[in-house]
Amino acid sequence: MTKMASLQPIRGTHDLLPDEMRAHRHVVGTARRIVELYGYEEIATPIFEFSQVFQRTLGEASDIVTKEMYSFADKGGDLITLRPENTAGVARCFISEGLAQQVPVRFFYAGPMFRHERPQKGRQRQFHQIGVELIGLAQPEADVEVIAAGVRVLDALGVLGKTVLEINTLGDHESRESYRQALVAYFGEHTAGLSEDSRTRLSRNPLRILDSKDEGDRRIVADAPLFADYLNPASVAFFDRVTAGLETLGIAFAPNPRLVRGLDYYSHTAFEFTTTALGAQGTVLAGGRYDGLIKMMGGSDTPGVGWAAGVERLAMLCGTAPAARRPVALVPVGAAAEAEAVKLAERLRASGLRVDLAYSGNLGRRMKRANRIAASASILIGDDELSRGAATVRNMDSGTQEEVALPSLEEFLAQYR
RNA sequence: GUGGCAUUAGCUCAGGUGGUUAGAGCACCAGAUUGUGGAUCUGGGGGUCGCCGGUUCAAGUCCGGUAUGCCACCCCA
Repeated sequence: MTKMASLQPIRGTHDLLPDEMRAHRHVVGTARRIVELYGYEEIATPIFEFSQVFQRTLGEASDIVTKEMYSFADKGGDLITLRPENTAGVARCFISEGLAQQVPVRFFYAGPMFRHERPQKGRQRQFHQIGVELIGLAQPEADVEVIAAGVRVLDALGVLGKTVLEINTLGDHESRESYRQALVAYFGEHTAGLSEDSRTRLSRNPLRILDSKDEGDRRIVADAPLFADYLNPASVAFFDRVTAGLETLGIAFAPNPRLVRGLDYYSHTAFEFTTTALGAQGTVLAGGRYDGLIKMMGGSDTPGVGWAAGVERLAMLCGTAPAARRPVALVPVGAAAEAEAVKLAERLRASGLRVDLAYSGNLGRRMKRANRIAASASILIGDDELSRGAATVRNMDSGTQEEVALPSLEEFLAQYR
């Protein structure tokens, strides 16, 4: 590897410098604060798991498993995968930690995910997600709660108005299987007219064909069997209760019969908050119900519902990051004052102030620095002030300044905290 | 993984048909202003023109490859 090549970040990864990091913290912190009101507790699961955790749960034929996983053998020969999403990890955690005793559990998480995809705006190989999982409730009210929490998070971030909530039902396992068979039969008779992509989908995930953008596919899809005709009464009743619950809460939604999910573990409710403001990567928060997942992984038969949201996408939608907290600048003049300033800086920090102390430069340079870092006030200490046991405090917005006795500095500076 | 477009200073970008020491704005540094920042003016530092190779007397400019970004597809947060 050449020196230059090694200095590039790995494709699809990004450094988060302070401005962007603050934007991320705003998104994550806002979500954490909101979902806590619903009783969600934050947890963290490892960013890698045995590959089986993802292979078995996401579906052997899913795109994530077939081409997007970062997998490797570790030194012990175990097959390891960097998590491409976190629901499987949380489900594994639920089983490993014996949490079936405590249902229902409400979890919130935030952290990096990894998918080996071709990068684009809003799509990176290492990206960050926040998400919630509500495990152990089979009632449709749980779906409504989870969606409502998503709405509140988007609203608190000021982006709800830029999104549309699309919702659909995938039915229970029985409904889904009979519909799947009907689709395979129908599309099987029209393979000649299907796009190459859709012919592949026919064996892997025929529901995907419904969502195809190919014009020829769309003509065939227009006459395809409707999912509504294959939903059993229980599935219909479940979905009705979800939509009724949303209406009760005044949550606007757009039914989208063609909304499907790429991951095998979903059933019943599927939903996505989409936006047209981010180009092709329009999904900012999405999720659904995954009643079969935990049993499939070897746990007890435990239902679950949740969502995940992309931190980068939400941050982009939010626009500018919140400003950093403004510091006060300590500006000593002369050796005696510099020595005093080091001690004073510690004192002021102990009182909760953010304090910047430059270690070199004359008064003019230090004032320029204070200005550059957007200090709210500068505290000037020279021989004059020192002899009087005081400091000159300059308000950097108004330019006014006054002398303050050193012992009462904390009290005076409280307005800048 | 497929196709298209891009890559020149820290950032945003100029650089007809190849032709002497590659430019601008912003940012940065210094001075005007040696106890007072922001504005203005003056000056300054900073570029292996993504990388490798080819064509040519001569390549930032043309060709090939490669890396990365962006756009679309695929799929998803």
